[in-house]
Amino acid sequence: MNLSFNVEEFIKEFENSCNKVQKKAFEKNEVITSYIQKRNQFCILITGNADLVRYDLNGNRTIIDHFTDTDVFGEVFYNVTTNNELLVEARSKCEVLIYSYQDIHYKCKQNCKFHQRLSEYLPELILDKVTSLNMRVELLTKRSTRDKLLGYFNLLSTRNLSKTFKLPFSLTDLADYLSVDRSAMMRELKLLKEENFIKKNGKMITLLYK
Amino acid sequence: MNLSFNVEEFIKEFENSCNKVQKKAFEKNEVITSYIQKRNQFCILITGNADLVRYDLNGNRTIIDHFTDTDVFGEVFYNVTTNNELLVEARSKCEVLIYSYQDIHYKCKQNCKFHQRLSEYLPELILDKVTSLNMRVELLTKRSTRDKLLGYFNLLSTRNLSKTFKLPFSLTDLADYLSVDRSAMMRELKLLKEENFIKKNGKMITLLYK
DNA sequence: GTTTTTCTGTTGCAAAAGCAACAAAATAGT
DNA sequence: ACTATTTTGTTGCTTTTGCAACAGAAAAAC
Repeated sequence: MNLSFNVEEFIKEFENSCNKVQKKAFEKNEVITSYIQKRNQFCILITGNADLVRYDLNGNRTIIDHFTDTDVFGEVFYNVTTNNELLVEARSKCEVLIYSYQDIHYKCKQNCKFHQRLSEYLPELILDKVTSLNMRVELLTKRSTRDKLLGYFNLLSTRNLSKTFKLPFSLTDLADYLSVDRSAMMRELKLLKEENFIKKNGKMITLLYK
Repeated sequence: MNLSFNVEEFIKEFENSCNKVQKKAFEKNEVITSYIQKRNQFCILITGNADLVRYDLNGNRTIIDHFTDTDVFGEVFYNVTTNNELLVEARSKCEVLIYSYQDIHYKCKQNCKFHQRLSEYLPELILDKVTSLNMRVELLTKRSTRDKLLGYFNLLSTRNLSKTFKLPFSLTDLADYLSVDRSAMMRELKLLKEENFIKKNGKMITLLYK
């Protein structure tokens, strides 16, 4: 995340906002929202982390997207043409701001500051989403499991400004995120270690090349 | 595309706009822009179609994104962390509006209508992009070539409101877009025909199920 | 209208990825 | 502290995908 405004300040202003905006808390593993019933909902994750997951008919789970602080999500971003369930599931305790997308455009009667800021910052929040989606597509279009792994590791390394970094989710989830079979991914990780591309200790990874 | 405003009208207004905005024409196969040198460029495709392509070190080409009328693109949407070349290539003759992303936010001195409209419509244009990117991720996360093909066909079928539709690009390009090997894709298409999932005549496809 | 280039369709073979199953380790729950 | 559950690490086997190569069809260039 690389935003021009102070997100904490922005979210604090919610406290004095109009009633169009709702703040809800979710426990780990609770479903925050479903994308099947289109309700034009627009959400900002304040704390915690959550995944957008799809379960297909074969029981495969795919992590379509992974959300952390200040990420935006909701059906507005999604023209659901799939028959599969699309759920946003809390990975940890979460706090979420929820409103209807239409409400953002019209000035609320109270003319609250939060609402005002929201429409001001919205383009940037969405643009940030586009950037992360583009990176996701970059990763997913890599042809092999190895390239996906290395691509993802590079990303984390760049983000952390370090050759050593911690995976933000479990290896099981990582496989779902990269959309590959877990055991095949584990095999590839082993090879990467053996061929001295990486060093791995639990979720800590160190890149050994370049 | 499903926008609330008239795009043709919007683009026409460009004619009287300030000099911050440039209109450029490109021939087929010309490079419209490269994402390696970050110039904070923001573009709208007026006519023609173009692809965002990546060439990796093994010579594989991947169509990261496919643009048609009124699509927006540019480095603003892309935090380039990759070492591979990312190019936008014209598939046909193209006309493109180009400007710097910063310039959008500040009102121009002439206070031209085009500029005004642009900042008004920008969130919607970007939101539209998010939707299409999300669909792309949906497709790419499908586990098999078969599922990717059927997923893509469903999308086209839904868009055309018909079980019969024409593929918007060549089979070679389709393989690059779905990020699979062309011959493997052809094999899968043959199987889908043999198993009566689809009927295929050149680029015309008919879905035979459900 | 002929030539050149690109695209389609196909195949045998090699390589990679998926599946299933299990034990050991780690984590969470009580 | 003990138990239950989830995650990790591994492997043999099967299936899918990718690669290479080629011929015919279609499209583009001249």
